[in-house]
Amino acid sequence: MKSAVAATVTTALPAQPQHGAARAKVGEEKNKEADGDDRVILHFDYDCFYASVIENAHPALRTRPLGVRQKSILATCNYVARTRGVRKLMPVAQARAACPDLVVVCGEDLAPFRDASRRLWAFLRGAVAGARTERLGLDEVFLDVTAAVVYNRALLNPNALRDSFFHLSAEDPERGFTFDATRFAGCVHPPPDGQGEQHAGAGAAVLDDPVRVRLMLASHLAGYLRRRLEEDFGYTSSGGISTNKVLAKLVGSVNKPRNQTTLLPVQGENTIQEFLDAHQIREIPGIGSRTSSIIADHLFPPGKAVRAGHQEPEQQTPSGITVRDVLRYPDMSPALLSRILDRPGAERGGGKKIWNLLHGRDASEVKEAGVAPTQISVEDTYMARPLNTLPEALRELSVLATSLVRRMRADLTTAAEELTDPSSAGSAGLPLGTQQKRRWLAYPKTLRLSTCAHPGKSGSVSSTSNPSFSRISRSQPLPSFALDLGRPCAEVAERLVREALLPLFRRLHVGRAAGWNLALLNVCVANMVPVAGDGSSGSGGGAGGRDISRMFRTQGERLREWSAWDDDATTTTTTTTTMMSSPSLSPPRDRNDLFDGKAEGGAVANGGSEEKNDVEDAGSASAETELWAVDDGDSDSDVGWEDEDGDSVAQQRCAACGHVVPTFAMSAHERFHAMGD
DNA sequence: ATGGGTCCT
DNA sequence: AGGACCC
Repeated sequence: MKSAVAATVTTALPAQPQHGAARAKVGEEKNKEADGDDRVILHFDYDCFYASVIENAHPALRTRPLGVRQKSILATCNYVARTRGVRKLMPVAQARAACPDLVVVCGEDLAPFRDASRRLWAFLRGAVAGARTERLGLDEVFLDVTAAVVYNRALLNPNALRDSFFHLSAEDPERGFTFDATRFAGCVHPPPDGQGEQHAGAGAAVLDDPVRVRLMLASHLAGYLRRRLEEDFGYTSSGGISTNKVLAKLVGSVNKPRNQTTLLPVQGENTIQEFLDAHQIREIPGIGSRTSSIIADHLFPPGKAVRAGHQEPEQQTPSGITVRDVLRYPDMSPALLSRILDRPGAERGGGKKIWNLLHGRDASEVKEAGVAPTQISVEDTYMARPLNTLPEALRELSVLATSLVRRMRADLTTAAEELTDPSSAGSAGLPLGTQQKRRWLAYPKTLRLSTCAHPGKSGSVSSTSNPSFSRISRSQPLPSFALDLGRPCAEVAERLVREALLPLFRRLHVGRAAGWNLALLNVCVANMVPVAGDGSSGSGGGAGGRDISRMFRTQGERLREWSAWDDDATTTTTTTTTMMSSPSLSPPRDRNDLFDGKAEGGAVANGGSEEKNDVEDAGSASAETELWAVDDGDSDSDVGWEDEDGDSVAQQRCAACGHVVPTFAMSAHERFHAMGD
């Protein structure tokens, strides 16, 4: 494998058909239901994330087949293992049979993964001014980079496209990267014809289509961010670039490990629908197993003849009907879908929502996540030996409660500031033994206990597609002592068990005193209330984004005057209108409030440091400084961890074990020592 | 399968 | 309190 990110093939922009400009006019009068190609959305999926976290902590494992185990299955495995026949979600025994020298690491403690995910997310949040960044699970992110892309489009110089500069910040013109605006970075879908390269004129022609230009810019931004994730943090990723979340995510899977794909509308053809048509409906994000099987059963009632057997002799997945199958069904419509899916408790606009998804329309916003999670839960399963007696249950509740209290302190508190005496010597020399003072960022109002009975035991029904047997839960207000930071976790946890979890447990299992056959316990805190604090870290959120979007606009107006790129523009000097006179350059309607909203609090322009929610992590500060640091090329030191490009990487020796570890991985490595390996 | 999360009813 | 969705 060559260096995929660095050497990612760039694709020449195909020549633009005549009607590009006309198409832009259509966008002008979009109503809310229209295509909605006025946003630019990136989706990144870190490649085999859990395995990458382990590899970064133990670089020697990079070249070995590695699997990450949770209970009896592999949650994931690295690509070395995949070439040896190991697959995700494979039982450990089967994986070892396929690959006898497989290295299996336990991944049941999610702390290292959560931590790595948060550091990558923090980087992405600070990397593009004005962007919103949403995490999906631990290993995926969406970014809405519309503001930055629109800004950069305005600055393109049509006479020097090959030497373009992408600005990541409007206020710091130095922050950014160079790129070749006559090409897309990475792959495009559909792949361009092998026809003439059209070097001359291709750049000029393409500028007529605002959607295409935005996607081209976004492809370079995505390539840059993925390169930073890889070079600075050690994580490769797959990227998708499109105009909404569902398309960005879907197209990101087209070129899977360590690459990216831009979904490119082709004038005069419905390539986006063709792209969707080939997918199984279950593969469309937002269409889950329940919805899929209801639709499948309705269109092709079980017991009838085999499903429409187009060209393929076999289905890729069992029960797989495609988007095309659904849309080609006689009289298919949003209303028909609504009827099919209508059942007690069904979502309100369900049919229309699915219809839109099947057409690649997705108006859902990229949500800027808050500083604090909205829920924290800890659970364990007891499939092999279900819980049946009170002492067993209490012991497990105690384990879970301890870990919950620890998680609450880790994720819901922040270092307390010394407001009274900033120049005090106390903060300078921290006594090593003492605990840092912390305060709550948000506190939960609700405590919930959930259980789930073992399915195999007492005659529970086992449907083939029963995804998870259902849980039952009870909740109550979280007792205030749970927020006492002055007591050890274990002590708080014990009291929580006695005074809250045990009563909840009794409420859950009222008839029986024992013999519940519990296969799962889950303890959860929810209903977080942000602590009204100083302005700098208000959990109300979003302040930074507003400020920065405003800066993009005003800076854009100023810089545009020097830009050779002036379109059909009538230059305006007012600061209250949108940035460009061209409709295609106007900010999307639903973002206008960002431009008009008043700035709040003491938001920091670079969006970075006030949001640190890492707890004891010295690594987050160092990660911050690493971001823009130049690699000093100190490569003559020993063994030499190298990335796959053969470039040397800054490294340190672990004080505990003597292992040489890349600098970016050191904090994760140390956490492994803390865990006791 | 796991050990998490989100939002909607 | 539970369901459906996501990883």
